[in-house]
Amino acid sequence: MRCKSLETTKAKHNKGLWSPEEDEKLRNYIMNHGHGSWSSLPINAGLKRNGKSCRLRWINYLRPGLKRGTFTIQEEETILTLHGMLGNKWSQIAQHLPGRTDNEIKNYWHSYLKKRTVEIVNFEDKKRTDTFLNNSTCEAVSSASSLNSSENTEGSLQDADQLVARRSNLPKVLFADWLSLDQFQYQEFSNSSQLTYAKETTGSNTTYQNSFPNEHSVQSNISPGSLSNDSYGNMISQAELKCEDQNMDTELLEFISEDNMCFDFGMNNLMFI
DNA sequence: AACCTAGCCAACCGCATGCTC
DNA sequence: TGAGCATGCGGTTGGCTAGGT
Repeated sequence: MRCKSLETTKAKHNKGLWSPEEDEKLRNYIMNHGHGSWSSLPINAGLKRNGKSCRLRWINYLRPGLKRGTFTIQEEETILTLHGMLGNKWSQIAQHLPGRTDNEIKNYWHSYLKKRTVEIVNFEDKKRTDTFLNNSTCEAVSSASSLNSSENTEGSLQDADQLVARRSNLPKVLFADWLSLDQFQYQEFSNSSQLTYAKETTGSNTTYQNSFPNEHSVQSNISPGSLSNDSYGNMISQAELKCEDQNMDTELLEFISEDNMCFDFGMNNLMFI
């Protein structure tokens, strides 16, 4: 019975690559009538495909506004950042890349970016090992007092661990267009899973509460001239790491003002997401 | 020229979820 | 409440192509 059913399905529906004629039929139908119910679309459009196949073809290939071709550096960075935050949530990642499909991003990840990430991890491991070895050498020749100092942690394995840990738990920062705090403090994104901000000013201090549904909630207390608070500090850390990643001098990182919390990398800028 | 291999990418498949009755 | 169906998502497959031997 099951075999018969499968055979019938096979006989009914084409499989494999879409022909230009099929594309044309699907495009024309959806442009004129909308897709409506995907399951009934193939019959109405005169296609020997199943609804799933039509949907996939439309979403991944025929839909207007799709961006074809190679990914830009900024798109790559966005994918890497979001993948670090979201994991294999390709559809969610795709929401941040207009014109790109989840399938395209997924393929790009598996064919290219995954390798790049491995390289970065290897780089971190090497750095960690080097740091450890350097530190061991220093320890051998230095006095015990330096070991007893809790503040003297520069170059230590603990620092290397913290660096790796910090990188894997980075705040949700994306590199995008210039935005001042005033621009995004009340910004709400279309996707409910994204960030919203609330601002509270008490005297000379301004508190920004940014909430990440189901995940982090970071509060930043920003007072004029202060660089040391929570996510604000983390933003700078992230920016420094970003410069490292791109072999850029961290001095390129330019703090503009407390009122316009923007960073200039020479090629990218920062915003919270 | 023939074969092999690796990479890319479109498409398929199975599962999860949401909706309707 | 649960069955049935439609849709969406992520993992996987398989065909095509370019480059190497």
